[in-house]
Amino acid sequence: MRDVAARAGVSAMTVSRVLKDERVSATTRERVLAAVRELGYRRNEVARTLRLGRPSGMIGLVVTNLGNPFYSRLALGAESVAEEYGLRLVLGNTASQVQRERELVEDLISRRVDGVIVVPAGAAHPHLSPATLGGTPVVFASQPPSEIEADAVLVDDFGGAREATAQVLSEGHRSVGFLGNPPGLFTAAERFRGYWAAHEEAGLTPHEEWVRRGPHDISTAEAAAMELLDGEDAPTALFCSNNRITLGAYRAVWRLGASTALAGFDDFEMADMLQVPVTVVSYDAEEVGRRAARLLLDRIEQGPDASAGSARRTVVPTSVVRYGA
Amino acid sequence: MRDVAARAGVSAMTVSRVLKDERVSATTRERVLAAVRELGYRRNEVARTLRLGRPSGMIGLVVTNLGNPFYSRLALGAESVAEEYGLRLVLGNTASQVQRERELVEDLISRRVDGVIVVPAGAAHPHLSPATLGGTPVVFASQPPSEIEADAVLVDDFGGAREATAQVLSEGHRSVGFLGNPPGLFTAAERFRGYWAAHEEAGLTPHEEWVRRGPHDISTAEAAAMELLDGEDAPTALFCSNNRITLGAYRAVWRLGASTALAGFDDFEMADMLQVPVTVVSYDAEEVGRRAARLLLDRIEQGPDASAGSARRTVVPTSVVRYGA
DNA sequence: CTGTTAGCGCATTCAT
DNA sequence: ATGAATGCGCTAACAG
Repeated sequence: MRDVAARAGVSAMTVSRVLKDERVSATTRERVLAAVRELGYRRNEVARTLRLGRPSGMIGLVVTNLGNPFYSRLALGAESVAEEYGLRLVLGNTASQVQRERELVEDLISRRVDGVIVVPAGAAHPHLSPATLGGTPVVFASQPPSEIEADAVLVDDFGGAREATAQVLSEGHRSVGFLGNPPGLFTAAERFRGYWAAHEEAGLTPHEEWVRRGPHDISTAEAAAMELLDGEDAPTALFCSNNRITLGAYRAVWRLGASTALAGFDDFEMADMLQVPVTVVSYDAEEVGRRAARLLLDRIEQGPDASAGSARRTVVPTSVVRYGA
Repeated sequence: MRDVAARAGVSAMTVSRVLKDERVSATTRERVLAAVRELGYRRNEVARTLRLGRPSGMIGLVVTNLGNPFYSRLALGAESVAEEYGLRLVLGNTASQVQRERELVEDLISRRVDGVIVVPAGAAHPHLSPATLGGTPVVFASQPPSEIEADAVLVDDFGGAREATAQVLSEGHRSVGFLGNPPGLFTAAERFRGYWAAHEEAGLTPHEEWVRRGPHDISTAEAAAMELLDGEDAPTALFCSNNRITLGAYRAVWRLGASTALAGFDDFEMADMLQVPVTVVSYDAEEVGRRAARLLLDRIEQGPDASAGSARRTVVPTSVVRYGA
């Protein structure tokens, strides 16, 4: 900036003013801008941030697995909102390791991000308490905060699972199995609860032997489905707790040439072109990101007295789509 | 830091040293760390960056569409390498708008990122020339730089397309259509070139009427495929320039109940469970991100005299996989 | 081993 | 309308 000032024959202060669009005489402004151009000068945002004592104009996004389309769409949604406000997104991938999450958040705070959106990796997150964060607002996405007060954007896991299961039951199926993640995760537990509730509402009780709560990816789901569908007393339909599981289940159905109906959380491409009827719980992953970003921006604008309104929670709706014969 | 120093009864300098793990007497260190803990103090990385005169320890990643799994995987790969080096990733989505790309890069430079990885949105990018970037290294991913010298990580678009097409031809198909993006993009042009080369090497020439270079998403590809496959003289196979196109083509095949063989760039889930033989060009999108990050880190470590070695270019290999009957 | 001085690049405040 | 002094939080360089 000194160089620019020297070249334009003014003080650094004037350059600063020009760059901030403050009142400066037209001729001076021209000279300064010319010097800026000639020198290829760009204001140092780091110094500016320090001087202004403001946060850095970046928001942190910490997810468990960017490779999962759900989270990359969430990121896209958050980015689009951040972009509207001229904020940059700093990305962190935890690979579901709480330790990584702790370090990442720590680092983001040190970098003075304006706020953080987190898809928590574990059930406990003392490192995300307002105290530890020292005033930096945080919004939870997908999984709710436990033991601490913070805003959150969730998906209607329970309602979606219940509705999809009810749909399958309404088509006459009386033996609907469950394939899904271990219940440690909030979403997994909620989806199982929805599956169960739909049964209860229909006056039924799922058979425990049709429930598999171990699978967590395509291949383990496929194996579990093979086991479930191979026996004598196989269920005629399966509810799957997410799209990885549904895909695994379909692999088994396909290999066995079975006609098992499938229902599952998360929509996926080609769901309408399979050999068996498929019912999916669809929702807008980008919307989760957008809402999280909006909640966060709202807190940011409230300023340091952010604890003003107590924790808000919003639930992104789901819709059930029935594909196939 | 002053507060911590006061509380520990030392100078700020000593606190700084403790936090940097420099030689400090054990007892003093303990007192300082205690004060840090009690006050919940965290070093201000913004001030630190400014003082050290170093870049910010962040690398920028600018992509055209984060919603596309290819780019989110690329991001994941880049993040994993950055993470090893303790660098953060700042994300920008251009939605393929050159204007956005320009602004984003500008902003990232102002924030003093260590370097930038860009998937360019357009054919021209004067805003990415070393001059404009003022010493910040840049690496191109997916599309090569035009008119400027810079490192790049590409995919073997030509080779993959040629090999997949050759595979289809070797199975006896003599009328292989082409469905794909407009040739404005480097990748699209290269893939078409591969399709063409495979024909030439087999002593054949593709019929122009079987070539559709307009489609750019699933539905336009589906429409084009419907048109192509509906006529009398329909091709018996189609080469599709990416997975969106392949999916659209399969939709048409499925609706028509046709038995057209498909080949396409990009692997996709369920490709092995379709009703027609499918040949895909598979490659590791994460690897593109990893290599881009490594090239970038290499330049960063070289320091300001980064123009030392001239532009390097690396090509991620592809492999052809044949699914189905 | 620890403290003092000075300055990274910028903008607020007060002068002119 | 412009400039000079001052300090944001931190650390290199130099004392002691």
